[in-house]
Amino acid sequence: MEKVIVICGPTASGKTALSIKLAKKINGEIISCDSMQIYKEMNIGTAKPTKEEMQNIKHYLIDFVSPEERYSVADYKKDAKKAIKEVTTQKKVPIIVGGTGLYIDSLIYEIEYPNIEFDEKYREELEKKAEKDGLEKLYNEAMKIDKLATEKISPNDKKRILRILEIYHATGKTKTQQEIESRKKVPEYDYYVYTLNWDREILYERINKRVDLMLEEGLIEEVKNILKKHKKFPTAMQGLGYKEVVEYLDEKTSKEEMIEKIKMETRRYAKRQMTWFRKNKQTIILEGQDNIETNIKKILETSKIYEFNRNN
RNA sequence: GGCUUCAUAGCUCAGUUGGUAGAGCAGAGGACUGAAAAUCCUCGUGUCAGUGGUUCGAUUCCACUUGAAGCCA
Repeated sequence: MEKVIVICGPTASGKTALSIKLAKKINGEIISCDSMQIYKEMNIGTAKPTKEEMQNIKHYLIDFVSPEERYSVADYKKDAKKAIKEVTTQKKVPIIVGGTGLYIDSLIYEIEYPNIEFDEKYREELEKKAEKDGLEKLYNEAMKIDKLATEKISPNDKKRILRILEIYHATGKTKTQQEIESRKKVPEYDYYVYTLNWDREILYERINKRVDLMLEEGLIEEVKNILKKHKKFPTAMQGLGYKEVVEYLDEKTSKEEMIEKIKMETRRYAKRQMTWFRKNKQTIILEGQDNIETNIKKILETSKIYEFNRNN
C-alpha cells in the first residue's frame, strides 16, 4: 500500500511551514485539507500559503471554489482521493495538510458518501418549518424516522436534526443505516497521521498575533472586495474573521470589538480542533515548539519514508 | 478637608429581613458522517476589601481602615 502522510493540528500550529519543508525533502506534493482555503479570493483570513511560501511545491485543493458555491465533505473526499492518485502515479508522496477534522476522517477511515445532490429546496422547506412550527416538531419527526441517531443529538442541534431528515428524504435510508454502509470499505492507502501539539498558552499567543497581522495585511479590504463581487455565500462567510468583519462593516460592532472577537473565536476553534484530534489514537504527536528539522526527522523515522536524494 | 454611595467568581453584576452565595460573559471538558472555521452538550467555593465589635452564629448589623466614584468646599 502506498504511504500517505497526514499532518493535522490546530490553527496557527505551523502546519504550512512544516509540510512544505517535508515535501521538498521527500519529493512530496501537498493536498490541503481545509474547508476555507478551498475558496478563491479568501486569502488573508484563511492564512492561505502564498506563492513564495509554497516554494514551487504543488498544492492541491486550495483556491479553486467560488465563495458563492457550496462544498461539502463528500466533495472533498472525492477531490482528495483524485489528488492522491495523481500524486502517487508520479511516484511522489502525498502530504495531506490541514485542520478540518471531518475532512481528514473521511479519508483515513475511508468513509463513503453516496452520490446524491444537495437538495436546496428541501433544506429551505425544513428551515421554514423549523421557523414556523418550532424545532421540536422536526426533532420528533426525526425521532420517528431514526430513533438511534436522534437520541444521540440534542433537541437544539438544528443542523443535525435537519440532516437526519434530509438523508431519509434523499435516500429512503436512515442516517444510522447510511453510516453503517459508509464504513464498509478499507482504506486504500497507508495513512501516517501526525498531529502538531502546542502548549495552550503559547498557541493562543500565536493566534492573537496572527489575527493582528491579518488586519495589517488588509483583511477588511479583502472582505469588502468579496462582498462587492458576490451576493450569496452558502458557507464561505462562515469563515472565522470573515463574519466578524461583515458585522463590523454593518456597524454592529466597533473595530476593537471585532478584533477581540476574531481572536476569541479563533482560540475557541483551536480548542475544538484539539478535542477532535485528541480522540484519534493512531496519531503520532509532534511538538510544535520543537524545530522543524526535529519533526521532519521524526516523521521520516516513523513512516519509514526516505529522503528523495538517497533513493535516486 | 467634609458628606454620600460602592467594594461579592477572571470580568459585569444579582443576592442573603443574620444560618458562609448565583446569573451572564470569559474559561475548561466533551460530542461530531453531505454547512464542520459550522453546529451542539456539560461544568459555578469564591479570604462576599481589611481589622475589630455586637451575636450561639456576620458576607449581611455597627465602628474604624484602605480603595473607587460622585457631590460640597
